[in-house]
Amino acid sequence: MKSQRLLAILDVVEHEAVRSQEQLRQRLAARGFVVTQATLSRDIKELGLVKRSADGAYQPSSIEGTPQTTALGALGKALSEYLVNIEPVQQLVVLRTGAGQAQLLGLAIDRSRLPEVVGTLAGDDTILIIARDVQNALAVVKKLKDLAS
Amino acid sequence: MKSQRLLAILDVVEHEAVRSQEQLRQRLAARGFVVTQATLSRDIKELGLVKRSADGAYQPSSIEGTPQTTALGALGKALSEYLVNIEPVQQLVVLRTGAGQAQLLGLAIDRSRLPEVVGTLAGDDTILIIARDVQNALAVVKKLKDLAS
DNA sequence: CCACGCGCTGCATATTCATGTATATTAATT
DNA sequence: AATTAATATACATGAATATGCAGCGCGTGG
Repeated sequence: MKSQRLLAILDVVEHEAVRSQEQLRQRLAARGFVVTQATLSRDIKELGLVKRSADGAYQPSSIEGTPQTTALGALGKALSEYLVNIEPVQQLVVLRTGAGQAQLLGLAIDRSRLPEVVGTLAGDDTILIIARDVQNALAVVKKLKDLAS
Repeated sequence: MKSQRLLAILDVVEHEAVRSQEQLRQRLAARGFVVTQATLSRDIKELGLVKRSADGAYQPSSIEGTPQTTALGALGKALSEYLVNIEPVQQLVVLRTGAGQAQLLGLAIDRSRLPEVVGTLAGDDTILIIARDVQNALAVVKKLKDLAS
């Protein structure tokens, strides 16, 4: 299952320095995901991983400065693809996605660095956004709805 | 005939992991419903089944569908089996389970679609329920405690 | 009693999607 | 610059799923 593999890739990359797709392929194989380099190339593109300049290891692009516009574009795409429902609750925002997609959408939200957002938590099909206050929560809902369309 | 078949599909899907329409076709044939994949494609659309990303198996969409009573029954069972502790915090409710059981209980909670619940997030042994407000959070705690016993 | 409309279905085929293979392209190394 | 390593991509394949079309059975209004 592809989405599982994508999550595994994020997990691997987060926990150890992976410097080539071949290396990543081996790590994934150890976890039971057997695929070729070509597939990883596509996965990496889809996840938006980049090579850290310091040591050449892959990592999510949010950590280095990504141009805001790029991140927002990706967020819009992710939203229109995954978002099922969005609702503010006090200073929180609850988003629903299709099964197994919450992690990916959560990542896209993190990357876009919305100023109103303090942090996010993603489960399987639910994301919780913590905003600074009620006003900001409402603002986030509006902003995300706009981006989704 | 059709409605019988639809019910059979729900029953099959609920009791075993079905990962393709072909597989489903075989299960149904064993129960006396002989139809083609094309028909199942239409049935699945009508029932609103989706593929769970965890294992690629079909399941009723957690967002809608599934008879309330069934889901509530399953929830009661899951609660009595897994729930260790439950506590409201403002408009949130924090539940503790045994290790690795939070996902299962979280799923059961989602499926039962309690009106007070906006969403849930499950980790390994902790579930966070987001309610609409403090009152609702208290109501959820009471309801779940009742169901558990 | 009949012609018509409509829902349901199968058949055949189109579409979608993930992936591997082979190769082109780009980057690094010497 | 030449060589090699790393990555991206064109093309093809296979699996799963969706769908256009035609036939069938059934109920209804004529």
